[in-house]
Amino acid sequence: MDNLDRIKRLLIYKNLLCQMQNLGFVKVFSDNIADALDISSSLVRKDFAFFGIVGSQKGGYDIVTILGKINEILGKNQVQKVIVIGVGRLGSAFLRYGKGFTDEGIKIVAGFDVDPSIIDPNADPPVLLISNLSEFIKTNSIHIAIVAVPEASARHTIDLLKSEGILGILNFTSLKIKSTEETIINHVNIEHELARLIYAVNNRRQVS
Amino acid sequence: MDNLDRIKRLLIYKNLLCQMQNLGFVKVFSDNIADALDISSSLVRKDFAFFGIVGSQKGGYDIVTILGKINEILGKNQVQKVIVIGVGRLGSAFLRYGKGFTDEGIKIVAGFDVDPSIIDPNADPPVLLISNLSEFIKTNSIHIAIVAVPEASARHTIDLLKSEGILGILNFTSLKIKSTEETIINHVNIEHELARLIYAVNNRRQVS
DNA sequence: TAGATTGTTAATCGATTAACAATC
DNA sequence: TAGATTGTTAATCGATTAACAATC
Repeated sequence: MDNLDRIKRLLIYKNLLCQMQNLGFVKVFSDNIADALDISSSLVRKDFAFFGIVGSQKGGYDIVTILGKINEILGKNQVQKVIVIGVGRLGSAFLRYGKGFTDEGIKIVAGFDVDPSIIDPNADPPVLLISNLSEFIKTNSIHIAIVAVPEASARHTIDLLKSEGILGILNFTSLKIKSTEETIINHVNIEHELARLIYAVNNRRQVS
Repeated sequence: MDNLDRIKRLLIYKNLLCQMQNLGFVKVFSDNIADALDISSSLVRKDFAFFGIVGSQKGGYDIVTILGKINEILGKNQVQKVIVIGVGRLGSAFLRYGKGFTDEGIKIVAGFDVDPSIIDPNADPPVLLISNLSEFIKTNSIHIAIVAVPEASARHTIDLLKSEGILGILNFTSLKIKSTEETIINHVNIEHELARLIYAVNNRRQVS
């Protein structure tokens, strides 16, 4: 089940093809994509074949068709509702991102926090007390949550989300918890990303 | 040069070992780490060997020694200075993160923006006008930058950083630009991460 | 037809794991 | 010594690429 790499590329294909579409292109060859993305054309064709995207030996692939298929695969035909737990600096950044996400079929529908002073049920999206979480999840059929709480609350928050039946968590704390049968947990660790970058810079070999 | 995967794991080892240290542990076997991290003990030993971390057949590995070596490898013995370009919601979140980073040897030293109304040279870290970027980089020997500007300014910003001699960029915009000989560019795309998670949730096969 | 591109099979490459001799 | 763990070599596994027959 490791088509997760394929999904990663699918999103990159999508970005590229949208740009081509904006430039007025209609068709594309696997070779063009390969060049632009620094991978082999075999891989592009294999990815497409895997997801049931077919082309023709004459005109390559039709961009509109590919994009439609990709959206279908990503479940973009129905809006995906996402909640944010922890409305600190990072969390509120995600909340306001809203606009940028919607055209991707992702919608941030609410934020939750323990601090009553930042609660604002009339905001868009609303910021609610964590005590309302359970009811909100049930009423709105929420499956996906972003966790941006302080380190100390991370474990408790994730346990809570699991017990509420959340299926997917994007975790921005540095607490590393494994996915379970019921809940997929993906991690984004900005500190690690920075550390890797710094290492790469420091160890780049000198080229004349 | 694909020890970048190794670095990723090195950071994970570090987290784990710090926690063990807090619990009072002194030594650790490759097998323990393997269990906790769901990888093979061979890989742990290979990673350690690669970075020159040696153990003994009697007592396994000494935690303090490993942690010291890891910090040395990551260049944590000298503080790494990082600047943030774009002090919007996301950028300001990084700026204030400061505290959490420093104990990792990473320090956010300044933010830059085009909007004069948010400039605050007396803040900590200071928020400066982008026109001061060039001088600041030279004066403070900055090599690493985080880019959190709006989509539309992304290309211009990255070009600017390159021309100023920045060696490593952590890019949070969705603009995909390849690393060059001079500048390493890593990408973090939150939208892609969410889309992947949603796909994984939607396509998880049913287990009884 | 000749040329070019897809879809797919076989080959390669790299990363991870298994296995085991060396050794404490 | 017997038992257990490291360091390392050989085997496996999976992902990417090369190659090519089919076909438009």
